[in-house]
Amino acid sequence: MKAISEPRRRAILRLIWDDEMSAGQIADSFEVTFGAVSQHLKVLRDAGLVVVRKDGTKRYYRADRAGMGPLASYLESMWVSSLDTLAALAEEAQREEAQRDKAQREKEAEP
Amino acid sequence: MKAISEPRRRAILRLIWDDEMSAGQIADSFEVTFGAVSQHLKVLRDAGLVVVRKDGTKRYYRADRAGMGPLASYLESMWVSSLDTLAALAEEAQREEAQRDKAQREKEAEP
DNA sequence: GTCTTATTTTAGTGTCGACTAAAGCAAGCG
DNA sequence: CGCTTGCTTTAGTCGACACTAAAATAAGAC
Repeated sequence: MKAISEPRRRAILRLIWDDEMSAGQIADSFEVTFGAVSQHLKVLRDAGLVVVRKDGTKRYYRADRAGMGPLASYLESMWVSSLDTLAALAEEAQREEAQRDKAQREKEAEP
Repeated sequence: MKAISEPRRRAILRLIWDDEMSAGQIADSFEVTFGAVSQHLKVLRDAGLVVVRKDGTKRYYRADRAGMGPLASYLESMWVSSLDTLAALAEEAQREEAQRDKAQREKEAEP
């Protein structure tokens, strides 16, 4: 959870979500030092959110969907049942509010 | 997102998820100062994750499910499609791994 | 009005963590 | 072997932020 609360780490994850990239390529995508990115990769590694493939002196990183499992269930439990229902509840509440606003406007417009 | 990345704020949210509580009651639930809790409540207020009801000198807080809507959709978009599918993918991968382990064990047990 | 209660806000402190720069480590090449 | 490339790790700095304590605000009771 702490691992994904940092914006840069989320950006890195998105970057290597589908295709693997070498640490150097990843670092080049950001305006921070190589070392900084390497540290972020270490955090993601320790959190089990990425997998590494060594090839010569290079290290290729990719997001590990399996590693996201525990995170997903945590988020689900945290936000009660499912985020889908949460979003639905939100929409419903929004509709109700719109209804209230509409009634309010009509009332004001009356006499 | 920053609002919910702080553990104490998540705890507060859970506390007032179903029933409203006064700021004092919430503060009593934790071993930190009243002021500290009040500051957390301000962050949650600014993030639109809680609703307040004033009654005399007291202020009753409750988690605002409608306010969670944007957060929910953000999380969904961030974690590609749905967390459900993500969790399913994770389970699948876990099954595959178990299968591999099983095959490995059987192979070792053979001759 | 003063006093009390309930909460917010401000000032100040300490800790955590993201960053830079530099040193350290591996793996391939001459 | 030394040298380069690719990456990691270490040491140190700086800003963000959770916290405490105290002052300020607000609403009722007297």
